Amino acid sequence: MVKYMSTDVLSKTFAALADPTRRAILSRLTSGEASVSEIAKPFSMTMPAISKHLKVLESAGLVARSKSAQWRPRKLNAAPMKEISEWLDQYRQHWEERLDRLDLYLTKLQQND
Amino acid sequence: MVKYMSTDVLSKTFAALADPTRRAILSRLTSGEASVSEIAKPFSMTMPAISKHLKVLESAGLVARSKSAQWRPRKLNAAPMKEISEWLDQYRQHWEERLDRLDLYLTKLQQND
DNA sequence: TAGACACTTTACCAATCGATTATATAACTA
DNA sequence: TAGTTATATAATCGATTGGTAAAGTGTCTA
Repeated sequence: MVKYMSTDVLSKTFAALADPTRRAILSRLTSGEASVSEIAKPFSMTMPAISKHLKVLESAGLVARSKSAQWRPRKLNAAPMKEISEWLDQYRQHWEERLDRLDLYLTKLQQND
Repeated sequence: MVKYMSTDVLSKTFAALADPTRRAILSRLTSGEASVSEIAKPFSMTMPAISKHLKVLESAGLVARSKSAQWRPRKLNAAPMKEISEWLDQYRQHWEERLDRLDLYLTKLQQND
């Protein structure tokens, strides 16, 4: 049997965000560029493990790599999160305060425009 | 070496959403409850495969199961998506139109309140 | 030019994932 | 009660994931 990882943008982005280490890395990068060693410091994990997580984030387009002497600083690119945010929008009404029937009816009408 | 799947809410939710079949199931459920066979119909996949996907969605709290005769209808529960949406909020400014320096500075000040 | 530093790549391992087939269970129906 | 329908569970399989240790690759520095 042959199987392939889902390669569509949403799947890749969701998968990248499904790991707490990777989310922590992204959080770290909100305060600016950082080298791999700086990124690795707070984790009790070897460098290659961090390198792999970075690779996942990069291939999901969430992190960009640059180059400066022997450093390969990484920087946040939140763009793919926009896709997720927009995908989530179709569910927003389902988790927000229960709409009364009229509101729901009107919303539905509007969507059919 | 021992490994465990991340069990925190965000990780479980992101992981559940990282599969296109599961996202399609959720989409189907926005138009109301459906039996497992109804859910399975559009997919070229066996029932047990769908059953497994449903289990993942249920254990992420995105789908609820009820009971009616020999049917086990499933229903959408978007609540966990709210967590994701709120988590995403901290990155929103990063993907939105580049803010000018003053805006950024003010936003930062506000966050430190 | 020889280290040292900052990574990256490779080979490996066990756990998890996504699918299958085969079997079991539970509820209706003739 | 026997059969059918709807679904779940178990066993299995190959791919993928998340980690490791060890070796390789650039780039600065003494």
